[in-house]
Amino acid sequence: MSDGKPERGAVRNITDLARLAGVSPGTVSRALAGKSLVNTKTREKIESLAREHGFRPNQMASGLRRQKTDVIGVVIPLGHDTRQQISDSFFMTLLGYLADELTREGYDLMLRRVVPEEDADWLDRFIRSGMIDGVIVIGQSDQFDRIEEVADGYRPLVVWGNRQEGQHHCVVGTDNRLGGRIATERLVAAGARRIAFLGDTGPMEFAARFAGAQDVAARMGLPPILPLPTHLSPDRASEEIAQHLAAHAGAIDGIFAATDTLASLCLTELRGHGISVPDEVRLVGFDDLPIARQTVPPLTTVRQDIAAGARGLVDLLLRRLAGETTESMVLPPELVIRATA
Amino acid sequence: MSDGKPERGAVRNITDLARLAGVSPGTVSRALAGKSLVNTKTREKIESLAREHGFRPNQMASGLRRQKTDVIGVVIPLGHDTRQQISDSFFMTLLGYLADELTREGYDLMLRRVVPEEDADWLDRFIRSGMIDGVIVIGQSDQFDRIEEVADGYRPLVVWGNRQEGQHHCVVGTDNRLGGRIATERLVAAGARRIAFLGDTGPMEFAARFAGAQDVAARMGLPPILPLPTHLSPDRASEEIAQHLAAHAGAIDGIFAATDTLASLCLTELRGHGISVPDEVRLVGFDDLPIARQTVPPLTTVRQDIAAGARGLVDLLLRRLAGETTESMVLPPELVIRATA
DNA sequence: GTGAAAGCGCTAACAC
DNA sequence: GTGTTAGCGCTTTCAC
Repeated sequence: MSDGKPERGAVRNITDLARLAGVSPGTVSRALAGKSLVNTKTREKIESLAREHGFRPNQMASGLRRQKTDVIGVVIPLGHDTRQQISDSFFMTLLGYLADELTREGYDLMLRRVVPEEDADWLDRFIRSGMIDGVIVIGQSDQFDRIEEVADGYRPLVVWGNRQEGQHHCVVGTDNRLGGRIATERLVAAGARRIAFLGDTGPMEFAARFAGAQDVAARMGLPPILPLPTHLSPDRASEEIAQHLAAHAGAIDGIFAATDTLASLCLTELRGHGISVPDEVRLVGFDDLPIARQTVPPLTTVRQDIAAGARGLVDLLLRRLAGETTESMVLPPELVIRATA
Repeated sequence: MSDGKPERGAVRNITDLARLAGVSPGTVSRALAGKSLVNTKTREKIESLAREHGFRPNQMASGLRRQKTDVIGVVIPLGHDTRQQISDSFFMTLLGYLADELTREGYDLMLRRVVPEEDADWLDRFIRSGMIDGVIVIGQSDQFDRIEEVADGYRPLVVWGNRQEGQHHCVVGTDNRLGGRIATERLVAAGARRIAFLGDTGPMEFAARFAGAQDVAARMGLPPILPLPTHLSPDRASEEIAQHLAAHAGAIDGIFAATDTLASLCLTELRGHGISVPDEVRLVGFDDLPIARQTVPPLTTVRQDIAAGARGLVDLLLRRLAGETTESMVLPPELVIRATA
């Protein structure tokens, strides 16, 4: 090391640095943490030494001592449709915004994807791992009850999903039932009367959208909404949509798709079957993902404000972390009229 | 606590549990870690006690002691197009697969999105945080040199990106230059001669795709490839594409788009300008994202095997973690012919 | 303003 | 097979 380059890596901990600076470990800790009183010259010396050696305090040790990790866990339960649901566009977009928001607030993000069927204890395990200060669950999937169980005993938990009457856990999400109504009203306004709901009605969010559609059908005296269940993975969904279309050709003149992804696939299949949109069949999606603008014709859909959702999740979580009790946050859906209905 | 429910949370650490079980902390540690010799009855007793109290060893403490966290850092540098590039479909899909692979191998995933312009020290800071055993960088962005600097001194680092002659860091990625050739050859085969490259040529991967296109143009004696730079965010890109189209209408008969996302936007704009695809202009994308099948007409593109990429990244990282020296991994691109060229 | 010392919760080497 | 003990690297009283 005679070339004058700093010998990086030689400083393994705060004690090494303290020795170099000729002070005690405690002082180094104080200086690097940026708080408490430390003599300006001492601080500068320690900081320059740290920079020179590329030293940074070990966050695990710090976390252990402070009982705070500055890491937030984000978990995606893969309940209904096990594989690769994590690549679902909506959740991934939400995740992107969450990463932005958490970073801004000085937190790191620990991502975990779990299959509840294989690991019943997924939430508790994560919470008690000692690695995270709080948890954000993306999507209730079919795990509503398990989340409820845990929520009473663990404060810093916020969930993206659907709000249920009287639930205990703090949730952020769109008013799915209202969204379902809005979508269906639009279909009716565009001339549809025999309306189908495309998608699995199992997950809470989807069930609520379906219920909203049923509300409108009942109120307007339309025939009951026809459920056309599908999986979420594009491959299987396309096939299932084709089958539904073959089975119900001519019997429906409006489709409310549970997501834009499904709506887009549906549009492709409709074209394949020579069914014109919106003349013969009207179509409304849900989410307003970027793809909704690019379908042919562009997709009429119900917009969820993902950025606002992410902000809400992080904001509520931080407040709960600070000891506040928080209400759930319900975001208003917004109809975006394009060309399919 | 008279109702017989286990008093959860009362057991805060391994010592508490040891007291309850009438053994020493060391034995509890051994029993819960599942290794070393522990009497079967003792082990069962400890395990049932742990279950009853919902106790789980603190991973931070364990990590500190073992000098191993079982967490892999995944970092997405946002270099070229700062905001929201994290929601780029390709990266997010890769991230999903990475989460799957890492989970399978027993690792947790710590996600960090960084803006190198704001934080020159992003990689070093992450590595030295003490929170992760290794790092996967998703996308070299414009940070090739910084990654190179760090790579020599830090083994467990693997990068998704483009391979350069003689580079030091271990990279997994598609042969982008070859992909560019394949795409361009297809355009030519479909009748194009005046070819444009749509997208920023700054990022390494894109530069290589562009270079591949230039290879073919040179070899075949075509006019030079016309670069049509864009941003990656859909809003700005659409606008820029429209401007390019207006400026070069009639002067180009083939477009190689840097990504499927850009190709899809381009298709929309082409339609808007009344330019027929593939008759007047041929179009080839890159990635083979799900959207490529759903454009109208369906997109001819160059497929990257994202799942294989994720597997490669994790595999190489684990081997480097085990002390092996590994070569980079170059994946073959594959032409997927649909209807735009 | 700084040093000394205790300890966060865990694991592993060493006894027995 | 189990107990004891010494830290992992850091923060934070409590002295001075």
